[in-house]
Amino acid sequence: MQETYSISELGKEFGITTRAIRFYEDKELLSPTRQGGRRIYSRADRTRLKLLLRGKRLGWPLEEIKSVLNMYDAGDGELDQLQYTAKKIEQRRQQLLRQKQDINAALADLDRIQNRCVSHMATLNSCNDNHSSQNHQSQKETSS
DNA sequence: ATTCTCACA
DNA sequence: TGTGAGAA
Repeated sequence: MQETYSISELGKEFGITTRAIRFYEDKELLSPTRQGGRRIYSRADRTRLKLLLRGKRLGWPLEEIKSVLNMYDAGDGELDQLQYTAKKIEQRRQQLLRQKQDINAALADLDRIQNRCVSHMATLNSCNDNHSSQNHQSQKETSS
C-alpha cells in the first residue's frame, strides 16, 4: 500500500475522470499537496475521496458532503459529528420517501390515462369493424 | 502524462 | 455536477 497517489491513479482506482477529481478540489472537497504543480494525494486524501463518492452514491449534494467531511477532520466533537450526520441521513430518507410518493402518484395517473386510451381505441376499432366488410374490398383493389 | 481556463449542458 | 477543447 503506497502512501501517495497521482490524480490519474485515483481516477483509475475509483472509476472517475481526472477532470472530476479536479472539479471536487475546485469545490474545496479535496486539498492535495503539490510538487511543482503536480497534485500529490495522501492516504487521507484518498479516504476523503472514497467517502465523498459514497455520499454521492447516496444522493447527497456536494455541499452536504463537504460539510460532513469537514466536520470529520476538523475534529469537532464526535458526538456533534454523529448527531449532524444522523440528521442528514434522516433528511435524505424523508426526501426519498417523498419522491417515492410522487412516483407512485404519477404511475397511478398513467394507469388512468392509459386505460382511457385503450378503451377509446376499443370503441374506434369496433366502429371500424362495422364498416370494414364494405371497405375491405376497395382497400385491396387500391393497394394492388 | 499533467496543468489551467473557457465554454457549455 | 460535471465534460470537452485547446494551450502550455
